[in-house]
Amino acid sequence: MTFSEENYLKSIYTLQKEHPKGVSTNVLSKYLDTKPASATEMIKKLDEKGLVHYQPYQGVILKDSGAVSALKVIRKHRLWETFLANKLDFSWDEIHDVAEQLEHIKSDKLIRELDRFLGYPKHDPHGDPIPDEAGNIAKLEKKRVSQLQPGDTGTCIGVNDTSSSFLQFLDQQNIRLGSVLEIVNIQEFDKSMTVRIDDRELLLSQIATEHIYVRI
Amino acid sequence: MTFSEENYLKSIYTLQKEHPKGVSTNVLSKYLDTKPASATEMIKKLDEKGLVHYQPYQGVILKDSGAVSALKVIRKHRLWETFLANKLDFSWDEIHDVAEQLEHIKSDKLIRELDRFLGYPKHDPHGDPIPDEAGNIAKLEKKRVSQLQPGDTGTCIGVNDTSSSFLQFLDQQNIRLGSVLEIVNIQEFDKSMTVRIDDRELLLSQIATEHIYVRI
DNA sequence: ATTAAAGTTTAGGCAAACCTAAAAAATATA
DNA sequence: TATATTTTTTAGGTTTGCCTAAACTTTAAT
Repeated sequence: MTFSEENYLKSIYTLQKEHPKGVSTNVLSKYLDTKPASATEMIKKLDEKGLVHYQPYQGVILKDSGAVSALKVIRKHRLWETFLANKLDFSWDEIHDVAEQLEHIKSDKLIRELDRFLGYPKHDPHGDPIPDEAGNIAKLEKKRVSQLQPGDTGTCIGVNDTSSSFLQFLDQQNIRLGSVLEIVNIQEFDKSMTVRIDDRELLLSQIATEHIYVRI
Repeated sequence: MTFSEENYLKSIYTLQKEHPKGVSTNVLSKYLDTKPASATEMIKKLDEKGLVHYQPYQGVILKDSGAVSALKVIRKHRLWETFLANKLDFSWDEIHDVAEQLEHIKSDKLIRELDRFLGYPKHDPHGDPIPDEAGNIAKLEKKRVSQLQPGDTGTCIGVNDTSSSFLQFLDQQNIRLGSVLEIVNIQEFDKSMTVRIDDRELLLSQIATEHIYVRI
């Protein structure tokens, strides 16, 4: 399987969530930053290989074999992201591009060993679940802090805004991956929230609560 | 720079040791498992880019810029080999093929961080020196045990035979990377050697002494 | 010195993955 | 419903890196 084939399968997997009845060549090519004609070509090839189901003008969906292949690439991507963030001091916003390259390395042993080395992580640094070797993937229980109610708790698993000013703010407030947040109360008028974290209480603006993801 | 260009530069760098006045397309293509015509093509391209010096029918040599590029790839290759062997329980004979893929990942930060993570190693698991960021590389003081004289000592840095039976033998004798060997004496008639290692003495056949590399 | 052998380059092709422009189909609008 | 707009596909072209076969140099052997 070529790099390109892997990228298309992974993209179709992702886009299928939003387009369950078929991913159009338009959507797909926009996502991959290529042209619709290129997407048509590749889709036909993947169809001939039995990895996707393609009806002209109706978009593509993955067959089971295609989904398994896509999940293998996603597994590699997320394990490498975890490696970069946990072992190599990469920040959340730097890991994606490098993982995008590393995910195409071909070696079953490498990915098994990497998994072990990282302690069999269940989630990547963005909080997305890591599929197992067979391609089983947990449903993601991911919410924005803004979606929680007073009394709810969640474990911080990622952010939506990777500007250095925001990441710096989180650093100052000692909010990091794995931090457990409890919602104390919500101000009605501006939707700001008081949260308890490490036995301290602090106020987060609505903007902030919308940019922090927690696993519940 | 494409994967292929990187592979050609790296190969020319290696083959130049044996062919200082020019690496022929024949030698190069044999080394890379391609055809001479393909090598000619690539060499012409690298020459146009100013990375090598090429005279038709006279072979190629690297220009300084080409050597720097080659050494950057070699640095990445050797750091990844070190990672695989030291952190991921890969054996000496398994690391090459995977490193061959990993060496092409493009990220300066990645390789800087990897270097730090590994503790700034000076040599890879085969005992070959790791170039620094600028492309400086230490001269290799690598010898086979068979080249040593009684009284000489050396630090084990690699092997030449990666058959599992040989690696198993080394394991049994507790000879591993970093083991310090001292030559006690040499049997004239069969060139076998008595060596001291960890205050034990043991006999190595000529075959064995030719397959173990030490740094002196 | 001539010829034979070996090595190298040129010429013409192929597959992958991209592109543009034109044709065809599907969808939206009058 | 007929037409206009948008989307998708087809057709033909480009680049990279590989190939084979034929032509050309160089080197070796008589």
